[in-house]
Amino acid sequence: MTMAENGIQGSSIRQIAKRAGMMAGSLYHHFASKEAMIEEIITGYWDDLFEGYDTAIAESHGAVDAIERLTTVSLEVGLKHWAAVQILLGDWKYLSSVMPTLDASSARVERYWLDQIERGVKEGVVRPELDPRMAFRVMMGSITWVFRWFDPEGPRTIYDVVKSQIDIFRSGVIL
Amino acid sequence: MTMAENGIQGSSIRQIAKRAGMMAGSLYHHFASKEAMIEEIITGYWDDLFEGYDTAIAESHGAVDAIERLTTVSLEVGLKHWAAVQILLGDWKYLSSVMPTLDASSARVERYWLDQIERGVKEGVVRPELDPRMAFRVMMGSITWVFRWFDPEGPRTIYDVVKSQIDIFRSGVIL
DNA sequence: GTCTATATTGGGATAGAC
DNA sequence: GTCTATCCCAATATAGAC
Repeated sequence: MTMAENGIQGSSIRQIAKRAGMMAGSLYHHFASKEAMIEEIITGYWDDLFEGYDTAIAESHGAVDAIERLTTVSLEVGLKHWAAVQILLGDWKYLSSVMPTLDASSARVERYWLDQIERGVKEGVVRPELDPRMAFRVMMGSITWVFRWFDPEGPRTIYDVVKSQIDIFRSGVIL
Repeated sequence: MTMAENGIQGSSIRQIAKRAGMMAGSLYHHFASKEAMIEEIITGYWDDLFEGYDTAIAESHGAVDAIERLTTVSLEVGLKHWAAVQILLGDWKYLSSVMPTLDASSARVERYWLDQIERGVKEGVVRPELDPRMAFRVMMGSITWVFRWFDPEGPRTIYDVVKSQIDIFRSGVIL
């Protein structure tokens, strides 16, 4: 995907068509506009993510397990929809100006996480003195960051990454 | 800065000039090109950041204090160079294709952090079983993420944010 | 369903008057 | 040091042949 590598505004219809093995004009037989292409990519990602989150919560045993599963699903689905994530991270501001649904989607993500963090406080397995939103933001920040440094072709799998992250979320970095 | 809000490719010379209160042609009296404007913004940020990092390390008492200071400086300098950070986060891929120095700068950032993490292991204040790069990435991810959600006009200061983050880095989220 | 050709708009950048 | 005017090029999108 050239949009994942060069950004939305850095990818011309001609480039996109070339990658798809056709001329620019032909693309418009499949999509009404450049925006329509993006919308398909992005909504495919959200759909998979929320489905994965639902399953994660449903199958979880306790809040700690749920948080582990949310972490895993975030990375699994992000890996599967690599182009979507790259576009979302690079072009968030542009996208939110043309896709007003974006804010609702990110609020929905936050809701899943806050629910489990608060569940964890009730179960006595999450530190109750933490600001739940700050805890969410620290975890989500490090998850999102993965998509900047992780090499899908590299030797490490996302499950290695999940393991390290969860370990740090559990015990913190510093003694 | 329109480039901070709309991205580099989403900002035309005409828009930029309008914000600066002049016509497009006049901008070229001050800058040789659009790229030259960006370069000035970005290098100003790195210069301040590395100067802050040097002072942080020099004045630190122990590795934990050093890591706290690196966190603080990252947010302070990012707040001061808000536009630069927004551009770096949104247009990293584009920038690294036109500014080959970028990779060296981010490698240099990592070096500062790894040095303090390893120092912490030697001092017995950082968990020795952690992969230092993973620890760095978790912390850097959550720091970077701040620039996506933090509202500089809001009631919270970055020092509140630093406090929460350090607390989580110290003890982890989960009991 | 893909092509070529083209309409139209806006981009970065320059020249030269003031 | 800022303006207007303009060059040149690339962008999205459309029309119509095949």
